[in-house]
Amino acid sequence: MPVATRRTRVKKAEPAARPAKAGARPGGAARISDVARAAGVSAATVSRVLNGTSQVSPEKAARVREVASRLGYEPFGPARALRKQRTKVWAALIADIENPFFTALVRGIEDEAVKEGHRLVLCNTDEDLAKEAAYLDVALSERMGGVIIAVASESASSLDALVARGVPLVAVDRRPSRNAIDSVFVDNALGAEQATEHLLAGGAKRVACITGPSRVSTANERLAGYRTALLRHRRAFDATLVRRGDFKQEGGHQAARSLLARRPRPDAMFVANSLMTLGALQAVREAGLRVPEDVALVGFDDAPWTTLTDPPLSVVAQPAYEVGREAARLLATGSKGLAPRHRVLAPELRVRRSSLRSPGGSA
Amino acid sequence: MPVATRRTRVKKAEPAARPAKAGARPGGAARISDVARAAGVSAATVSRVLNGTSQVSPEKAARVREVASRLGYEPFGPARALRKQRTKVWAALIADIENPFFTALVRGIEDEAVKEGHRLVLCNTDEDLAKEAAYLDVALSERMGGVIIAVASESASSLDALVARGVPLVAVDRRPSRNAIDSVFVDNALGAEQATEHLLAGGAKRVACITGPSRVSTANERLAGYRTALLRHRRAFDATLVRRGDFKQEGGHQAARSLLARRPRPDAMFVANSLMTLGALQAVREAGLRVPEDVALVGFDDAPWTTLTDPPLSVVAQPAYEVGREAARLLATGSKGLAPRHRVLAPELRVRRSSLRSPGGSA
DNA sequence: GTGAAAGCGCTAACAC
DNA sequence: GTGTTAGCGCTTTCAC
Repeated sequence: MPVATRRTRVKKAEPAARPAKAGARPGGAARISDVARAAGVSAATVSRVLNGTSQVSPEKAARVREVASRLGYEPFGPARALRKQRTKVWAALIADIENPFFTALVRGIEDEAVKEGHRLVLCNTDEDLAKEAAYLDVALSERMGGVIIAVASESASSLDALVARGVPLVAVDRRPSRNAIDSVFVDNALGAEQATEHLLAGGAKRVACITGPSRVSTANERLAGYRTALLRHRRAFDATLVRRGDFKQEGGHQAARSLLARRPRPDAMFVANSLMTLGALQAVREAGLRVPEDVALVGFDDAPWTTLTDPPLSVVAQPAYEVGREAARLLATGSKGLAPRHRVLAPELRVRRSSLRSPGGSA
Repeated sequence: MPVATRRTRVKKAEPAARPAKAGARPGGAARISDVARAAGVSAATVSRVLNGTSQVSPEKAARVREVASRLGYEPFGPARALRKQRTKVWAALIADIENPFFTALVRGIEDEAVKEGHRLVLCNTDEDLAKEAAYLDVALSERMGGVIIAVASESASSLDALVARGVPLVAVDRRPSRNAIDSVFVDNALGAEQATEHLLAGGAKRVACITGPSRVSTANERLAGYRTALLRHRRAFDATLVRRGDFKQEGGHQAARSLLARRPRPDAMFVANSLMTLGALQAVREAGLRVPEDVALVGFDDAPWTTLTDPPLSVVAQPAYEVGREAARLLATGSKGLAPRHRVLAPELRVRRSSLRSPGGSA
């Protein structure tokens, strides 16, 4: 059988794993060769018809299409990817799927991706470096068509592997240490500055700040914006008024509790993310204090519930959807060896009751 | 030279797309053959070492590992998938990534998936049949190792293709028409019944119901539970007290507005999902009415913000995380031709201020 | 315009 | 234990 008839190798010698007969195999999936046989053409022609790669006579094309749909033929992704060395699937690696900012961002990516004929899969890195690395591995080993990532840490160097392998890459929201890739950010320092300014202008004496982990650029930039505002108002920066949370509700809760135990108590808080703002609000309530009378509050990100809390929350709104859309556009157009492109979008302060101590504010 | 010399086909005749020389190629990705060559062994041995498929001598194994990591070798997913006809990646197709119920569910899946050594990618079907079909296509053509799905519609038959191709499949939250697959649901009718009961017991005369689209089983089951409770209290079912939203905030908002325009006005509402509850609360506020005094409210799903709204929301809490975890377990253990397994988890009514008209409630 | 054939990178069957 | 080899399903020269 194999190696039969001397000196010449036999090609399809007993296809072990398959019935060898035409048509439906156990798994049920039709191959391109099945379609070809049934349509009386070659596999190459089927491929050409289905991909529109080159001209095929109308009759054959029609026949191929008919047979393909009758057989329920689906091109087998891995085989195609093996051949082309690239998938049409994009991946978005985001830090926290429970954070409304990221879900809005994802929607922006997705809407644009679909337009471009790509499919988007999401990977939740959970603010965890190991998970992030694992998903980058997936993106790499699957040769994803493109990757959009909000890095879990500035120092993560695993991006280099993707860059080296030529996987198109766009950073969003958070600044990776390697700055040489396309990216879309929001002006975090500006947003934080506006929020803090607003609290100071409202008469707050001791504005506290709850920001995120120091490995995340947005956390640091928001803290920097807070400091800038203090500086402008000639207030000394006081480290005991600053806490770092984990960008999740419980982290905000603990940070706020700890701040409320400080004496003298802060009379205002700038909280650098929406989930933590929820936790902070909860802590203020539990302490038996009122917002904004005892503690004025400004959060970050305009989540769906910010107008419905008690009181409605003042926030720095980020254009999350637009960030995603813009990132997807960068990915779609590809930075063909050009200099990396950077986009910076502006945040917007939305004042609601949580920061208004008295009608008009007072010093 | 492989078997060359005429009458025989030449094997590696000028590898078109590659430098042909050893080592680093432009893309940078090392292949198994590169590792093999550099380690002075065969590709098969490298594969055996890296996959632990069979015994290899310690020295060679060590050398292979060393070389592999030095070359930054990453097995090429598509090639492996082509060979094995299956990926290690799981996919979760969920209806709405902005819905906290689904994000909690996803987290449950993920934690379990990671334990099993799988990676999870998310696909947001957005309650859209076409998107769902597209993602099922991806799952199919990529031969995902497993798929967990909350169907966008009961009638979607695209699942059959996956089943036919032997892609392991588990349905969560929503009942697909094909009932012959493993699944994990919550007892929606029970939850809705409890919620409605509670409102009736609190003295509500006209309990309205805002549920979801009729193509989604959970929407129908929650409506059924509402009816059951009415029946038990010998109240007539009144279709003018029922609205169908889209399971999103704006849908809830519109439905509630429409209900509040009805005369006599409903004095209580059961809202069948958390996002719509937010919208309903907003509508009541905008109408200048108070919750619970004018309109008592019970929602579905216990989102992070339910205790912080004004007033805090009574809800039917679903064990979302557990649903996900259980689904992942079913996927991991695989239903080897056995009868499909079904799990039903219990919801839990959590009473907060939004449904308490007076201390203790009154008829 | 069309088919034959080679080969993408990997693993498994087989020989030694 | 280890290498040789065939082939997964697809696309793409190449020759006609």
